[in-house]
Amino acid sequence: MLNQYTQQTKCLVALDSIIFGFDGESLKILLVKRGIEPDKDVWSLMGGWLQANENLDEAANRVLKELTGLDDIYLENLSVYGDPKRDPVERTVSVTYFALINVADYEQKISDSFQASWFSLHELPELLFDHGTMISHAIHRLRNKAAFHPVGFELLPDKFTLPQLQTLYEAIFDTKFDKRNFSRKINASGLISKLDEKQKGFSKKGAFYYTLNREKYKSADDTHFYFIPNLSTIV
Amino acid sequence: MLNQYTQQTKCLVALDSIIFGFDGESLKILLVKRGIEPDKDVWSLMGGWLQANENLDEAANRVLKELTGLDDIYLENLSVYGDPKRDPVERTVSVTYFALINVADYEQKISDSFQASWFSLHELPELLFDHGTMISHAIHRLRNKAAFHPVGFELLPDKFTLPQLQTLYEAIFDTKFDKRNFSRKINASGLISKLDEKQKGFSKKGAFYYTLNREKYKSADDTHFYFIPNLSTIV
DNA sequence: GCAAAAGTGTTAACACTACACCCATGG
DNA sequence: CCATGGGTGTAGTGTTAACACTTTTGC
Repeated sequence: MLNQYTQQTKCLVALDSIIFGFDGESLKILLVKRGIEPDKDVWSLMGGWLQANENLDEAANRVLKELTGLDDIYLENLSVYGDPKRDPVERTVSVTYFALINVADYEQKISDSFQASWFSLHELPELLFDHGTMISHAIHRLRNKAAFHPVGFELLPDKFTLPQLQTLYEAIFDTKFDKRNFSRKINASGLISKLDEKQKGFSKKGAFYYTLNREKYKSADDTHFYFIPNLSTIV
Repeated sequence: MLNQYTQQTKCLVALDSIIFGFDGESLKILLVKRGIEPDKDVWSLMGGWLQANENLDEAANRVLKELTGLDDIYLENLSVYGDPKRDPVERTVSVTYFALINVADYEQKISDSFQASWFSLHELPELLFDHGTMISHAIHRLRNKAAFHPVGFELLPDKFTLPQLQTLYEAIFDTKFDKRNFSRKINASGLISKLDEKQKGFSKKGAFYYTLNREKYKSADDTHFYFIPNLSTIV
């Protein structure tokens, strides 16, 4: 009987994305000032509403495109939040996604068009609704993901140096690594190739650039690549 | 402006639980025959609708209680499915949970009251909507979870033998372990205590019963317990 | 020439794998 | 007494973690 359906309460469905970026030094999250009441001008995640004809992934991608101009980026379903009081206006179920981008590539685009700003993970402002919880979960998931899958490269430019890569992993896991062990491990994975070009202007000696082996990377989800700094930080 | 809210489409929100059980031999999933059209009598996950005053966890627990009589069991949010066509009657977003129970403890209750039945993972019937996909994801998640957290014990009775525990882990990961290595690893975790009582009636020699160290177990989420049979099966 | 960052090897501890025999008991 | 499943130890191998000095070059 269709009564089974029509008697039920319905909810709004929101998509909220936790957008991680790396600027070469620390890991950041992109937030926007909410444009509507209540809680206008409170910092919040990039979000929007699910529309009638789209699935969740499509909706998350569309919202991200609308709000940031970013397209074709790493976006992965994270979780769902459905406390009846989480949005005071009306019952809303929020589906979260996490996204990984390279800050440098997109900085202009974002700043020009929207009231958005990057926040270091250690200096987050007061956040809308349960967005703080969402971010905590996303950080946890990012660590978990980065420990087993080579997603870190999504956050870097096409050409990067080993010290940059190490700094990124140190930011993700909020720890320090031994550079000898780090480079040995990364090289052993076969995921990166050394170019014969050196980075200029940062250090005196200059670090060699590396680039990602795309083929190896594509299949890396199914191979044994893993990078576990310390299990206790991720499980 | 509240227009921002009221213009949006709303969805039904369903909860569907993938209930894993272990009968001492193999890993099973509890399914029910759908009671309403369309697709009446097709096997499906235990499911129900989100109600106005409850959050997702509460709803999942309530639905499980209503359909199986099971209470206070391991239940964890898994994922969310929102394809616009996934339910042909009306747009429904489904939030999935996975549950772990000991088959023996509850078998009677379930069979008596509901048209439910256990299916081995290798012999699943045709399933409603996208429930097959949900189950695949759940198996993956169970493996991932079991590799790092001692959740396996949720599936066993309070007293269990090492061979039972090993059989369970072999079922979860669909592989075989060396019993010497297995027992060494489990014992090293400090999670279980040997009783001086032996299992009767199954083997001639009889295997010692063990019991879970509850204190250690509670804190195990934050300690280094992990049990990785083979990374490729879980990542 | 010196300051600053890049790059590179070795060792010791630990963890994992593989492997085979004796034990206890019910029938 | 024998068949069945329960229980135990060791050696070899591979992986990880800890550790310090030399190289390059811009200033």
